[in-house]
Amino acid sequence: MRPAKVADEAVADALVSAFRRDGYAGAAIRDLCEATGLKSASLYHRFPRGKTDMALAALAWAAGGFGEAVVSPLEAAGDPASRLRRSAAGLRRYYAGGRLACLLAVFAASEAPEPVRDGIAAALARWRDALTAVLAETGAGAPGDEAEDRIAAVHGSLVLARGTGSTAAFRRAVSRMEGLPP
Amino acid sequence: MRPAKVADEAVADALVSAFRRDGYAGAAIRDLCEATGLKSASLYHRFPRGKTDMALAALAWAAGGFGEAVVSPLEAAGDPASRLRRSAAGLRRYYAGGRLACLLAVFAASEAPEPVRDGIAAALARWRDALTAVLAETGAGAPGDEAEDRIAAVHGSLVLARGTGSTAAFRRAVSRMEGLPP
DNA sequence: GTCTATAGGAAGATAGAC
DNA sequence: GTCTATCTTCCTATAGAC
Repeated sequence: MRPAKVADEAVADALVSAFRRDGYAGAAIRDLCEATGLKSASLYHRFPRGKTDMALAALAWAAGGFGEAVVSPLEAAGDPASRLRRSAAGLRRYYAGGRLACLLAVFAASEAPEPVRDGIAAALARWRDALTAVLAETGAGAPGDEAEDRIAAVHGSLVLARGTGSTAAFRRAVSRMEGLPP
Repeated sequence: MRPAKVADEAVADALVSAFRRDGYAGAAIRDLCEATGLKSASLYHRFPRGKTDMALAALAWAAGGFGEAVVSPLEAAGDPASRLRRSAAGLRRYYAGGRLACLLAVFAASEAPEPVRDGIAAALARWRDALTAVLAETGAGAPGDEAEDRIAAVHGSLVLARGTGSTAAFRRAVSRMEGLPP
């Protein structure tokens, strides 16, 4: 096998950046070529089913990084408070303090093909389930609802950040994310 | 002036639906023609600067409907509790109980041209300011933050609804929206 | 595995008749 | 104000050499 000019991880990173900035339909193959440093024929060699495959690869890579930064700390050993704290730190890091949009939300917002939409639901479910389990350990009532509400607060704050330019709401949402339920 | 085949309001409504479903880049002129019932030359007659103008018209129409349903009740006379209640009712109606995505969020998520993005910030600011004023009347501390957080909760719940298909989080976010601050 | 070159079609936008 | 017809550009995807 001939060595790849660009490592798979670097390609995936570049695809995530491009799709996050322009959306699925807004990102043209030409843009993905510029982002990855590969010509279109090379991209199609790696992703034979075309743009949908490129979006799926980006989604998988983004979900993997998110899982490592945010979900894994929730699933790790330790007391609930410190697991929430480590997960919140992962959130700040992953979204660069609110300056980065969520690829899931961008794809969910519109126009992504069916297989991509399926991946979104799975990634959200994994986060919600892990957070629900931690909140249940704290003895919170309706931990599933509380988990969904905290996740919604984070996503909503990212919408505001993109709409208004201010990341203050994101910082508050993450702070609330690491607190124990009342 | 020759009578229009399709009323301006009907055209605006159709544009909102199409853009909300497919996003800015995902909605082709062809799709907008099917949605409005007009041929492309007729659309360009009404919107001489092309697709960007069509998106701006959709945004203005959506913001107008949102202002009437959600923001005006906040700015009306009456005690804070009933203004919040009427605004929350407008939210449920406007987003069809969480089943409809927010055009602002769809455009904000990605790929909308600069003039459209400016309109988004203005619409969000109007909502936030009106909500802040009502919350300040209730004597809440940091009413501006509280307003932003409530708005973020609604938008986040709409992201979840689109990603997971469940509108439960939206219903909770709106219920919290109409409550007085603690 | 990556490239140049290009097919084939859909995209945004316009001309000019009615 | 709306239409048919069309222009040009851009897009996704592929063929085939290296």
